[in-house]
Amino acid sequence: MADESTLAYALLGLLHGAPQSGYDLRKTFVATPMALFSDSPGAIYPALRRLLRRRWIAAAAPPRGGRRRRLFAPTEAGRKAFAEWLDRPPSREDVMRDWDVSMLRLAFMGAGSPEPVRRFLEAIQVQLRLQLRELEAFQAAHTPAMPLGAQLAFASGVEGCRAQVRWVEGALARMRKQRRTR
Amino acid sequence: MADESTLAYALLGLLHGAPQSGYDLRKTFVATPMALFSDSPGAIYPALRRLLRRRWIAAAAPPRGGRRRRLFAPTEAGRKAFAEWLDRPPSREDVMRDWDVSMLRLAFMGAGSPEPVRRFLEAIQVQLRLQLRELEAFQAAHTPAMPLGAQLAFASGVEGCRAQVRWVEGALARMRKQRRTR
DNA sequence: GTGCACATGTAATGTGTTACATGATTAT
DNA sequence: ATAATCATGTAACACATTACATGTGCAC
Repeated sequence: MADESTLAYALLGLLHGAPQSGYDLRKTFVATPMALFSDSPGAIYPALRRLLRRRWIAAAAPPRGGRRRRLFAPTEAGRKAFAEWLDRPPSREDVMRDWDVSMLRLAFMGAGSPEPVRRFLEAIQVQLRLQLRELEAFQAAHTPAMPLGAQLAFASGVEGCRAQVRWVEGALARMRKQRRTR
Repeated sequence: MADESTLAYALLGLLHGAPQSGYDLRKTFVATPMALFSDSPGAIYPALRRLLRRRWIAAAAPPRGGRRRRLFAPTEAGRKAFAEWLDRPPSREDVMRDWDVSMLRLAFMGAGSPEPVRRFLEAIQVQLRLQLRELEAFQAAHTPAMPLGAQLAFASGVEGCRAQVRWVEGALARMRKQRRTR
């Protein structure tokens, strides 16, 4: 079975909190400055329909009175699929190209126990360090000959990767500290 | 006239260096660790066809002997369109959602005079500072109540933005220094 | 002369974007 | 009553991904 889109997983994850309508979900995307998704109804409603077809979500009881609203809630199969999505070990590609998707997954992990979060962070750390090494090697070998703009642009990538490494180290340190004081 | 895709502009920019074939361009994407684009022929060849249809590129003289290769070079209209693409002031959206596209533009700017680069960096700096303020405000207001994973994920965004601010400050400082010593 | 890398393409598919359409409910 | 907002949806379109198809030149 083919994979669902990131948007669909994001919707599925948001529905874990409380039954919501497509309009509610759109508002969430607007209000959140993560800005990973747009609030286009032409994306959200079809994605909800796909989730319905897979039986990962189901219509919840519509509220009496007020406007017509279609509320959705995840099914058991939906909860399972979402948990499996969260549980996937982050690949090199995930960390390199889809950083914000990984951060989305991390954000959804918070509710449960801290162990999966720690494992996820450690896996990310491994990939980040490999990536940083490669970037630095490429930078040393090739950028000196490049024009200024290209040098700066590449440096931005390297600095970004370094910031991610620092962040993950801080995150892991914070988890260790929390564990000790608990 | 609708905008071309980022991939098409990237191809157009690469062709400014030397006439190349679709295969050459693909190889460039594989070799470069910027990894913004994939090397799928199903993306590159159609993009080249679109550029041809717009007369932004034209077939260059094929090399005598050897394999069949279709070389392309930018036309005058293509060079103009590319220069205009580079010249667009980076919007808030560009900086927030399409950082790597902005870095791609910056990389292509290197060849000319340093003035456009400086203007570009200063515009980015403005947007980044606004963005960082908003992120920090949101973080202070909303993250304390969030679960651990979400806190960490949001912190990653904030740290990333801070790293970009530091990078742009460093880049501008470097340009000022270069100007003084010149 | 057979296999392999080179080089160009096409087709099916899925998805997001933009823009438009349609009704219901609340506010004035 | 009328306008504005809420809420859901659809249609056209462009683009990327994946997989497949095709032929050429070179190496052995």
